[in-house]
Amino acid sequence: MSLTDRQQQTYDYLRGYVARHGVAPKLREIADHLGIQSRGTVHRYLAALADAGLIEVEPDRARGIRLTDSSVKRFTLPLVGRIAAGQPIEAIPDQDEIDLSEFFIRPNRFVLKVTGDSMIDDGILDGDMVVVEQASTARDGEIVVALIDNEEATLKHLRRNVDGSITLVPANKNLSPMRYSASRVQIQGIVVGQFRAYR
Amino acid sequence: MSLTDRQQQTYDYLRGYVARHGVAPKLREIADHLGIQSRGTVHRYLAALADAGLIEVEPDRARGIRLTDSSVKRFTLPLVGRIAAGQPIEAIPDQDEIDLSEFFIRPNRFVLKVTGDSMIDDGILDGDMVVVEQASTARDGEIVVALIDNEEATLKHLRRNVDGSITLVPANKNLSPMRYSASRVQIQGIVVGQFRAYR
DNA sequence: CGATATGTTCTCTTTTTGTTCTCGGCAGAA
DNA sequence: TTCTGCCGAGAACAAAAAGAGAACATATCG
Repeated sequence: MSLTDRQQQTYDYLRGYVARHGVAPKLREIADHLGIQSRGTVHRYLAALADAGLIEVEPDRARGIRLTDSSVKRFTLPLVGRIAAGQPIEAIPDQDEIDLSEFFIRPNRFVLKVTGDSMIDDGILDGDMVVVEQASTARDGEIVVALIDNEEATLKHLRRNVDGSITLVPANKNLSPMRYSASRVQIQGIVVGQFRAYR
Repeated sequence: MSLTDRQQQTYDYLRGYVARHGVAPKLREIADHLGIQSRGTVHRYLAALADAGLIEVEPDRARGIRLTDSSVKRFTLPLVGRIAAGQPIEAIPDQDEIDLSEFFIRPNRFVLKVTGDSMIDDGILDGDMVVVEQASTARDGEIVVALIDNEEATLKHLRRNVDGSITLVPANKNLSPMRYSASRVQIQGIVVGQFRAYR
C-alpha cells in the first residue's frame, strides 16, 4: 500500500522536523505546515502512516510520534561522493552516510573559536571552530593548544627538540617558529577537528 | 519516555546555568526564567527530569540539583572560548554550548569529500568534507557545486556577469576563473559548511 | 534562638493537546 | 450520472500538562 500525497508530505515534514529538533512536532504544527486548520485531519494522516508501519504513536502524548527504525539517525548526513575539479561526482561505495557525532563528539572535547591567522596555511582561518581534546601531552607535529608562561594561549604545531625544549610552529609563512624551554609550555589540548559554517 | 516542552526548557536552562555558574539555580530562578510564579510547578518538572535520569536531586538542599553523566547531549560540545595568538583563552559569555546538529543537520543537505586544491585559498583542503545544501540557484559569491556540460562537477565561487554568463572562480592563485554561458552551468548545491578531522 | 529563604507536597483550575466523530466538497472511476 | 476515495473543517470529548497558590518542612544565617 502506498501513501497519498498529503500522507507523504506529512511524513517528509515529520522526518525533517525530527532531524532538526530531535522531537516530533505537535499536530498543530503539522497542520500549520500543511496549510490546514484541522488537527483531526492531521490525526487521520498519522493513523495512515502508523498503519503503513512508518511511525508509532504513543496515545494521548504530546509529540508522541516516533519514526520507526527508518533512516532516522539524528546526526548523520548522506555522504554522496567525492568531488574533484574536472571530474564528475564520484560515488563512494560502502559508505552512504557519515555520522558527525562519531566524527567529533567524544568525552573531554570542547570547541574553541579561532581568532587570528597563525594557522592559515593549514586551512584554519580566522573565525573557524576547532574541536580540541583535552590532553597534557601530544605527539610531534600535532596541532596543540599551548599555554605559554601561564599567560598566552596559542594554536600551533608542536615540535619536540632533542634537547628537551619545545618549538611551536605556526602555519603561516609570515610568522616564525618560537622555541621555549619545556617548563614554560603547558599543553592544554590537541586539535582533532575543525569546522566552519558559511551562512 | 520523552520530555514535554516545559521539561525540556527547564533542562536546557539548567545545563546552561550550571555551565555558567558552576552550581544549579534555585527553583525561583528557574520559575523566573520560565515566566511562571509557582515553585511547585518547577518542582514537578524537576521530578520528571529526575525520573528520566537526567538529573539527581538532593532533597531539601538549596541548589541541590546535579546533572547526570548521561545528560551529556550526544551532539553538543562545550564552547569554551576564543583563542588568539598571544592571548589567553577568552571565555565567551552567554554561549556555553554549541549544537553541531543545528550547525549542519538540515533537510536536503549532504556531504562531499573534496579532492584537489582548487579552493585552498578559502581554507578548503584536499580531503576536507563540505556540507552542501541542495539548490538550483545561488547568490553571487557563494561557493557552489556546479555541473558543467552535464559532465564535470566542480567546487567554485559563483560570479554572475552582466551579460548573463557565469564565471566560476577558484580560490587558488595558480588557477584561472572560467567563464561559461549560463546554459552550460547547472548549480547543484551551495556549500554551507566545511569540516575536517585530524585523527 | 528567631527570621527568612528554600524546597516539598498538595489541591484546584485552566489550557493545551490528542482523539473521535460528522459533515460537506471535490475529483476521478465505474 | 452515481459511487468512491480523499480532503478539509470543526464540534465534542478525554487525557495530559501547565500554572497558581496554600501549607508545611527543612536549611541557612544573623
